[in-house]
Amino acid sequence: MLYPVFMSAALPPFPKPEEPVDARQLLEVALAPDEPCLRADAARNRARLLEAASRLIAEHGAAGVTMEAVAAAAGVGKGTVFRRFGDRTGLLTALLDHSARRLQEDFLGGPPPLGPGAPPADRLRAFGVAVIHRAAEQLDLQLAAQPDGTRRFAHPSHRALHIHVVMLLRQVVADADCELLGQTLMAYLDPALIHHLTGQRGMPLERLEKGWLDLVDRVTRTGA
Amino acid sequence: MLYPVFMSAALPPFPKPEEPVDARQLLEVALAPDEPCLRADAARNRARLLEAASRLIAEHGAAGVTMEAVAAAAGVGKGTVFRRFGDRTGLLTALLDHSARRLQEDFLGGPPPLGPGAPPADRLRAFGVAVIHRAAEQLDLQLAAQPDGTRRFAHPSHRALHIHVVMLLRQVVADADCELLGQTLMAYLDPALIHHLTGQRGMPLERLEKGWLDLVDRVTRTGA
DNA sequence: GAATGAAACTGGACCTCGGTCCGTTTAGAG
DNA sequence: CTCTAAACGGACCGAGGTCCAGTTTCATTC
Repeated sequence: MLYPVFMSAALPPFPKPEEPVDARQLLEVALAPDEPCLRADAARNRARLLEAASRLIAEHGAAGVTMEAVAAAAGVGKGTVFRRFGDRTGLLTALLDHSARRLQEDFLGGPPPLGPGAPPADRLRAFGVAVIHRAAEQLDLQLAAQPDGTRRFAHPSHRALHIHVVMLLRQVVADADCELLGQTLMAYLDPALIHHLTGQRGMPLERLEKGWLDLVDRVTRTGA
Repeated sequence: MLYPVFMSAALPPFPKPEEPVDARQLLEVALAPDEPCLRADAARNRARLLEAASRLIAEHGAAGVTMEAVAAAAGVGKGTVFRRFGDRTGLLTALLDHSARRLQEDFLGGPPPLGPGAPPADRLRAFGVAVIHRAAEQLDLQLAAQPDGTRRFAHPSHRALHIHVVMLLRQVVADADCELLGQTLMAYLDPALIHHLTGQRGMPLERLEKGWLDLVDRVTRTGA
């Protein structure tokens, strides 16, 4: 199995650099609803599982969250966990859902400079700072929740952020290949990179933030 | 076990933005020797294993290379594979070794614009194009060989390329935080990203290359 | 309000694969 | 020849993921 149906939509074909993004694309990519009309027992078990997983993380860190342990702690069979969340990253992602939603609401409809109203370049700057902070708060969980290999980029939550960045970029550097620039900016915000820099090497967060602001400046600077 | 000794050196502390890189750092990070004085039987088995793995990849793709299959195909115990290569990514990395070495030789001592002699910005451009092409040739293998999570960035072969990029960047934008810019540029060249863009979405390689040249321009453009 | 049938859910046995362990074997130096 | 460090191999383990026979929900029908 790959994913529950509501997560498995095929990726849209890649638009040419000059094609505008369909506004609906943003909607499409919005995070799937938390509990898409589950049967009563299923919803109950889902809640139990999330709570159990939460507890396990608090006790043993993200690494201690094995699927069997979660199932056992929730008093449920292993198969149930997989049916509900697809795979381990699905479960972990669900735990991040609240935080992801809040971030998304903030930049879609919150107050400036993150939300609409501020100049796009400022929104971009604020966006990066927000993402970096969020990453710093939940590093291990975000790290563990990240699918490996290629799937990282196909993941809905990645795509939501990516599309937002691209939208902002288009308003600042309309002539550039914003899809690619967007991937570049997103890569800077990769939790794995952040963890590597702050955890493994001892880089302070402020330097990462400064680096983001500088990167945005460079990327959005229009031709000499 | 983590790694055979010669691979396990701890990462150096992160230099402040303004500190110059010790030239020796480049040497330190040079790829470890292929066969560091192995016993005769060990060397023989190592060769057998690599050959077997190669064959398995040719037949079933990188995904078909299980450690047991390789061991069996080489007529060797499973423990031997792990003792020799540490883990799966170690084995896969060893398969990429030739190609990695050639790339490294090319940009360390080959002819311009990749090698020394050309202006640093040109070398940077050539570097990216070379990496993209190499990635395109061996996508599945590079993808499978990539360690997941944070270890991706700590891996010697990543660090070698990163350090090279940083060195070039310092010659073009001395005042910037080249460590971070270097990570950003490297992220653009991430095999997983390349595979996502060319494989999953249908992006042609030329667009990726154009994107790289543009990115280098933007990043190295000195203040307005 | 009870019967009913299909769709959804459940649980745990089972599989695969990466990785570890440790008792045994062997290369090769002295 | 001997002795030791190195290499060997395969049993073993844990964890993610699959499968499917049995169970539960609930909308529909009577």
